[in-house]
Amino acid sequence: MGRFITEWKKSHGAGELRIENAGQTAVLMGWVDAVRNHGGTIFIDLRDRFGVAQVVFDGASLGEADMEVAGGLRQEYVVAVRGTVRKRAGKPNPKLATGEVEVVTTELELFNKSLPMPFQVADEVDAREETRLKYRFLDLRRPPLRKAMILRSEAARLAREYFASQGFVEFDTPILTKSTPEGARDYLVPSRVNPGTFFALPQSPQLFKQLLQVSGYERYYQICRCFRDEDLRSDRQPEFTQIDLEMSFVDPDDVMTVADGMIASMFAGLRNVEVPLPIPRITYDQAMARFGVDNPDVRFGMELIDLTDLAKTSGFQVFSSVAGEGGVVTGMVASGGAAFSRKEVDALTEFVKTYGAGGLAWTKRADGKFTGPLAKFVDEALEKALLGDAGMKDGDLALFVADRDASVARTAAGRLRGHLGNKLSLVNPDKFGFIWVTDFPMFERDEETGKLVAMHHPFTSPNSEDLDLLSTDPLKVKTRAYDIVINGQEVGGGSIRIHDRKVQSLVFEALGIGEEEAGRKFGFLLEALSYGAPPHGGLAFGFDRLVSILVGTDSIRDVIAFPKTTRAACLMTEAPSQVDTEQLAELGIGLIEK
RNA sequence: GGGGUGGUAGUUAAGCUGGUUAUAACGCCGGCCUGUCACGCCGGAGGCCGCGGGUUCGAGUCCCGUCCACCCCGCCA
Repeated sequence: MGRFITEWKKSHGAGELRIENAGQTAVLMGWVDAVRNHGGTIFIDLRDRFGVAQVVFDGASLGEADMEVAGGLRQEYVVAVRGTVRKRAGKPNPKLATGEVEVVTTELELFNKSLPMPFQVADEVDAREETRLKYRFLDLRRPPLRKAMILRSEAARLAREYFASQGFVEFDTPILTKSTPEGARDYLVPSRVNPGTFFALPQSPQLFKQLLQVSGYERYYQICRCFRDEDLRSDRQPEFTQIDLEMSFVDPDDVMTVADGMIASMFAGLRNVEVPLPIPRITYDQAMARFGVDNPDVRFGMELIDLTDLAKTSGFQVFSSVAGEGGVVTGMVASGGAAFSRKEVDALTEFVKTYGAGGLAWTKRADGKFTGPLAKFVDEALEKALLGDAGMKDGDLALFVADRDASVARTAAGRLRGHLGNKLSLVNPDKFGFIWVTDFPMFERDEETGKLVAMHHPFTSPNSEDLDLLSTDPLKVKTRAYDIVINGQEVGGGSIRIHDRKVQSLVFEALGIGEEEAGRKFGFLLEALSYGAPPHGGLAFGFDRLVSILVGTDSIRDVIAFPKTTRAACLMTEAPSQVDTEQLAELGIGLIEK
């Protein structure tokens, strides 16, 4: 006993044994995946990182004492076995990659026992996510998570190889940095040495990567952690990983081309999918008109139909009033949607209402006739639009949203399009839809304050032909910004930055940020721009989202080893937690009751 | 901040309109079994029905509050 590890090293991955290994002596180490005890003969499935293999214990090969130990094995005990690989004495198991062979044991060691498991280590989860997160270290034993983690590691490796091949320099930028009140809420870290002051964890290395361009490195990249203290979703974590890059002397096409190459390398290497390059590009305005959203799922059609002009003369009051007041009427023809029950259509109405739409106007086409609430308002022009341009046929359903606020109408219709794409199974799950969305507006109006705010960030370069609009009609200003969208998910975004101190001042002016305030918040960047800043721009990929698309899962929690809940807590470590009053006192921090 | 869904043995679920002792499967414990592979068979243990109030003769079930998880809106430059 005790010769395992010191003398007999692990010789094979359990999941890697094949018929070619028959006759070899093997030392396997791993976890007991299943026990099948037949009294005289005991089988276990031994699992390690590579998969499972059947191990046999019987009195003919194994001593009496070891047989006793074998009989006591339970799920998730950690064992080492030494024995001979052989063609199975019984029937092969076609369900297993190792199904033709088994290991007949001559030595056995029990390294460790396990308490009964909170849930089974199996492909299919039947445990609630709450339980899985509490025992994340056990959940990570499950093959789907193991595969996701290994794929994630491979994706990072491919990214590093790609950027190295393109002449990029990898940097580490600070985790303890300066709070920037623009944008998302910061996670704050108190400074003990400087009482009353705080670091912030970075929302992104944005300013640092721009400074590295001023420093002359020309091509920077980093795979880095970013932090945002905002409310969470299935595709948002308080800390997340970004593939961040920045380049000098480039225009948008240069950055998108480099990004295209990285995406192509990952999809080829990890999914064996050839991405046709270049990835198509559409402008923000086109995306909003055709899809209603700036992150369109281009795996299916069903593009939006704008009825605003027709609606002006419509007998339908809602349409004509909205169209007359500068609003938008838009919608789509859902092929086969006439089969929806009244209840289903009502649910669609509720769906668009969550996006602020007042309701849903709809009509079905059956037996050459229109039915439904909108039917009696289908005049000649609308009929032509539906049957002609939109190609509506018997069995189809046309749905429209009208709103005085164009973005509400478009967003509601766009989200409905995505919802119906899934409901009507228009999306082939094995297909990927790649698209760039470019020329985003520089500003949008904040609903609450009525002030202009930067849509991307205030360092985004306006299109050169729009510079004059900065002072005259800022909402019309478009930027040299671009987002990459895969399967309707924004997986990356970036822009060419402002490298001209004067242009930067114009932007701050439009945002209502005075020189004094700008200096206080971004002084070091503005100063840097004054010392020979090259034209530059870059991009950041949401690495977790990208990996979740490559893995084929809906939740980024499935590709993060130790994720947090939607209340930004870790159920395993029970972070965040209270701290001692001494610790707070040392930092000069007192708590107030809320 | 707002809306929705869920929380019942270790785990996943069932428990209809309130009514005897709260079911089942897997897991766990004991026994049998030399070819199974989610082994099988026999027997057994295991429950503050998330938590706190209320209504009622009686609450897992109805009402109010609260906590936790998930999904969505707002938010996330």
